Amino acid sequence: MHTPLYKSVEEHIRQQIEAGELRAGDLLPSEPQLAKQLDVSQGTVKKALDNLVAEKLLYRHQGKGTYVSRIDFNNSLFRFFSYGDQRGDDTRIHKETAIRRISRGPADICKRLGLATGSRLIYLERTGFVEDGPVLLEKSWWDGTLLAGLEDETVHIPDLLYAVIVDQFGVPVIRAEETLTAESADNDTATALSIETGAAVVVLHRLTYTSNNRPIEFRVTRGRADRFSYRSEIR
Amino acid sequence: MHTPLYKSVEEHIRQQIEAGELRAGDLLPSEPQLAKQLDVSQGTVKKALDNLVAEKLLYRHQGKGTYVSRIDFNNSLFRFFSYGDQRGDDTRIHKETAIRRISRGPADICKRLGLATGSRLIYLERTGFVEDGPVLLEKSWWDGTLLAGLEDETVHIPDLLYAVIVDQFGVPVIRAEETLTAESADNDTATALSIETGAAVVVLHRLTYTSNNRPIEFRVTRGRADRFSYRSEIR
DNA sequence: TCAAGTAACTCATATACATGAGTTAGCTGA
DNA sequence: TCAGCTAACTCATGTATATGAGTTACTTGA
Repeated sequence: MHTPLYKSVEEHIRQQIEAGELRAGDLLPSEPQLAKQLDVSQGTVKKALDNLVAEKLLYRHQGKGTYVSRIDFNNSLFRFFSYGDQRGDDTRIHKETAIRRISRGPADICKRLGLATGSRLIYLERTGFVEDGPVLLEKSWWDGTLLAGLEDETVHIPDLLYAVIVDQFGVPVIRAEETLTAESADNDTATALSIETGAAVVVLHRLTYTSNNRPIEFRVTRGRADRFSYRSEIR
Repeated sequence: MHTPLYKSVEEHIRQQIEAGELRAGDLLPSEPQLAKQLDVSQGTVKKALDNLVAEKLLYRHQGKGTYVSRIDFNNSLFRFFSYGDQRGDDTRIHKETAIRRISRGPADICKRLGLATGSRLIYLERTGFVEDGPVLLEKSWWDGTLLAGLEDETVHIPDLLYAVIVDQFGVPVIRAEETLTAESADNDTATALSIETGAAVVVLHRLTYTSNNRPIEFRVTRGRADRFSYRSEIR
């Protein structure tokens, strides 16, 4: 048994999701059904599903079934943006869209998105607020071909933009890569976040992918360092 | 079956580790032996061990057995400290100890360590270098009662300090909590890291625990932001 | 002496089965 | 009508058993 059976089962399901045959929220066949389809035992199916659930690609409800996860941006490195206390409680960040327009993409952005320089992009700039003031400045560039119409002023943009992408544009959001750094605020950033020019800001780069490993968004978020803390445990 | 059997098995092993009956590197009894001891089936033992392995509390070698993990500081939020390229390759950071002395602890430090203000602490200050210059400034305060002698100049301090704590002082290092933020460099920090005063630095707070949930170290590490990047994937 | 083989041990994979617990749809009867 | 039961389905837990693959120590024989 060179590669274990359960790995093949994992791969089979992973591919169905990657290819879009299974979409976020979909119900998978039951364990016995899958076992029959793939001609393996239920135990093997269970082990494969266990692994995918551990990966958060799937989730289960006893008595109901196994579902494909929606991508969970609560896992963002920014999930521990906090204000006042240092706890990672669900701080509600309200976002307002400041700029929304078509942009002939700058070379570096297009390159990250795997597009030719000068491709049609949609540029969004949004500011994030907690009760007492601005804490986030978010600049994002979207693939204009895939999301034609997103620049339309009548399309409502909610706090969680990805819901629109998936539900209204039918573009599945599969995964994202993030990189976190810090830098000193330039003038524009400082003004937007009402801090001193040169004050420390936390910078998050995010590249978001749809099916087939295709990037759809590059985003740079800058946040007030004095409102940010990321917690983790080592064992 | 109110609480599942395998949970009890997990808890049993977890407690043995917490209590120090099982120590880092120790070999656990084999699955059949554990099954017999605890009067459950081997499958149940396996499931419990699977979970603890997934938690990285244990690790396994097929053909050899199951062992208790050493705490892995490669999981530190600082694991992606990089220089030159942006990849998280194993950048070797060499550390030099600049200051080492007994300190009557400041109130805030003692509080974090759960000690009375003014308790006897050991203070260490170390600088981290990669080939071409300083990138890290690390200040740490240790419980002076538990680690008496650590201030002794003849005790060699290697790059990974925790090895000394465990091997020479016999104090097990169980886990650590980390918090990441950013701030502007003050004069001392800037000098130590050869950057401009006011430049952005990444700040890591770490609280390290031994058995029985007792803190033994509080550490503040400041790093050059232009050398730092933390990567993560969302799915 | 020492290379090769083997026995006995580890965990890993895979199956089959029984039972329990959570969910849902539909029936049944006052 | 509709409250309550039941049947049929989900996944969860637990056991038993067989076989494979990696490791180690010991025996065996040239």
